[in-house]
Amino acid sequence: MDTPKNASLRTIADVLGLHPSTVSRALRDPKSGRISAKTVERIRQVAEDHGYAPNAWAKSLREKRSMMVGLTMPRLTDTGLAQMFESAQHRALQLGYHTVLVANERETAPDEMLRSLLDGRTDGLIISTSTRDPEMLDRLAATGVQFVLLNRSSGDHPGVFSDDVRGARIATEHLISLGHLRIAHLAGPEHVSTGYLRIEGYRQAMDAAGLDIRHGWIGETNLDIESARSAARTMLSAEDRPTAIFAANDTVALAAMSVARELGIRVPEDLSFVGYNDSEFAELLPIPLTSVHVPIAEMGTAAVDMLVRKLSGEEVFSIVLTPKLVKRQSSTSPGA
Amino acid sequence: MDTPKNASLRTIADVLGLHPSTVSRALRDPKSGRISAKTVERIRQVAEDHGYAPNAWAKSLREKRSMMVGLTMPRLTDTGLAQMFESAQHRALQLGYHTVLVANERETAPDEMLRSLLDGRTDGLIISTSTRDPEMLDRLAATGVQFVLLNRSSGDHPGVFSDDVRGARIATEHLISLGHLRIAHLAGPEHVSTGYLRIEGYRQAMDAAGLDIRHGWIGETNLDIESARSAARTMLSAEDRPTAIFAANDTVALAAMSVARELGIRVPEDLSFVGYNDSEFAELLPIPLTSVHVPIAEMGTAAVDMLVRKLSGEEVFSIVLTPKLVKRQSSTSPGA
DNA sequence: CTTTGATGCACAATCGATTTCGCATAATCA
DNA sequence: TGATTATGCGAAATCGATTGTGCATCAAAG
Repeated sequence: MDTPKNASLRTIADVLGLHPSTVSRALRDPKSGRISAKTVERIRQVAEDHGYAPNAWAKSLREKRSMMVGLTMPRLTDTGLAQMFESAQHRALQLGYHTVLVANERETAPDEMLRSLLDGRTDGLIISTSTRDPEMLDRLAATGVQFVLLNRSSGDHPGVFSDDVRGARIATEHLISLGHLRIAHLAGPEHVSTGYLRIEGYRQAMDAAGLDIRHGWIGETNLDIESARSAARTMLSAEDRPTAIFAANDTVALAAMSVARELGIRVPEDLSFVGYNDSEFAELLPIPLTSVHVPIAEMGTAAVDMLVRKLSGEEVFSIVLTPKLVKRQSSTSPGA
Repeated sequence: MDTPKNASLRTIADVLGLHPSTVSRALRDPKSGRISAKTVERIRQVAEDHGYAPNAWAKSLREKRSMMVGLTMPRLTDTGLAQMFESAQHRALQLGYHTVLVANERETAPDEMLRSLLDGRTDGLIISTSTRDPEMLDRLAATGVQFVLLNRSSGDHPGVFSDDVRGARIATEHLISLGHLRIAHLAGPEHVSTGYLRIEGYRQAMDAAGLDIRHGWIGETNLDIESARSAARTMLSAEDRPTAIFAANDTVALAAMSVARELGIRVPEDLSFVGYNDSEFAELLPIPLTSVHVPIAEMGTAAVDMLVRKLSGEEVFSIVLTPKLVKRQSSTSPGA
């Protein structure tokens, strides 16, 4: 039974009475002519027998690059974010990079996630979490850490985003065009770009239509089920409850719909819904959910490409992708 | 502007006219008494000024361990698996380990995922993907690679699982106890333990009740939406269509429900459903989904603990957790 | 028959951090 | 005062892979 764990250049060199450097060259650049064909073949043979694989740490140390990228994400239980990671990870693998992922900001503060990735093990970072302290990114950039942002913008650090203002605007405009006058928004956290930018888009659309945004019509959630249900309950229990809700993502929409059902509010007859992300499950629901489609997979891929370009010294510029509304049955005219 | 990238032990040593080894000792073991208190303080100061952080690669090379674990998962778009990863990752971070994740077996073959993690960079693996070639795990073990399995069993390699046979049995028994006689199963891939073990549990329950399993009542899916819808369509279009379906997971159940709706089959009046995993969304659905609850977070945590114990040389034994049925409105008596 | 030039490989240094030895100087005791 | 023991730090080796330089040997050219 071989024990590949042990095979090093020296192991092989000793077996053949050669020098490690010779073995290295033979394996790395077989047809350079520097090593005779016979020797190359002998080395290749022994290497294979011993299940030789170069030690990644030594290689990283020597070459000053590890072919690993770090990724932070707020959570993975959101299908959209999971897809984003999957596509990023797949692209990275194609390019020879491994991904170190830190996720779940419920349990670990975003700044803590970042810090944990700063042990210099990775060549660069893809940051998809928000931070309470925007200057942290400036400091990071100043100290030479290579990173690109994903899905959430901050300052003018380069990254890949979708146009959240626009997405929120077309979602809201859709509800307006259906004849709704009382439209509320279940928003994400206000300190996160995906949160405040969608609020901004919602506001723009409402203002442009001359519609009132009453107190309590912007409910803040943490984009999880519990906070979404809580915010929805408050919003739907009020006197002047809305006839339509634009939710910051599909999970929030689903959670709010469940609250509506409990309160005896019919969807979509009494209450229309528009979600965000166009999750896989949106079209499977008994009342298929109208949602804003975002090219999630493209974003993950593009972020990796951008980071790799940046690592090679290229100057990179932010990419902003355009969201698109997908109409389904959860949104109709009020009272229909 | 500091450039932490550059600070090494030698940098600091040179500044102070000391030897790198002295600096190392001072920072690593300040109060050993080997270095004078004054010197320690001077070193600490300079280290901080330069933003010194030990080079992780060098450390790994020297200590022959990287404090990184590798993880393979079939996909993350399944909320249950995402939760499993999140809990594992969080536990790993607590113990000082980073996680290198490779996911998405749609794009990358499981064996390929594994291979990509075998560059010796990680101290051990948590394997949650299946493999077409069970002997691969034997070979892995033989070559000294440390790993534990998660969620999917294979041979008698240690791991953390839930009792899939039992879970499938109680799900099926539930439907039987409601009076269903024609019960079908939308299964996962047959070469995967979660696939065939649940089929086994389904069979056991049906046999014990003396119920017939007709041809076409075990539909194979890849646990994704597309294949689930396709299998459901076949199953529900047949003459002797079932009055109840036990699905291999909640997403499959949801997909099948959408097909039922399209075919004009009412849920639960004409068709009862039981899912698996008790996903977050199960209770939010307009017709809340009966599902088999699995302690997913515990599994992720336990797998990390097990791997770490194994890395420290301890002998470890498989853990099998018990699933539990959560009854909701998607399952009722036939014709009710 | 000597010189030039390939050809084929060995040597040694490097990437940083760690650790085992061991050597100074100063303090303590006989 | 000479021997002993702390005390404080330097030297060097090690973990593997890589790469610039240098030294042989043998063949071709003059």
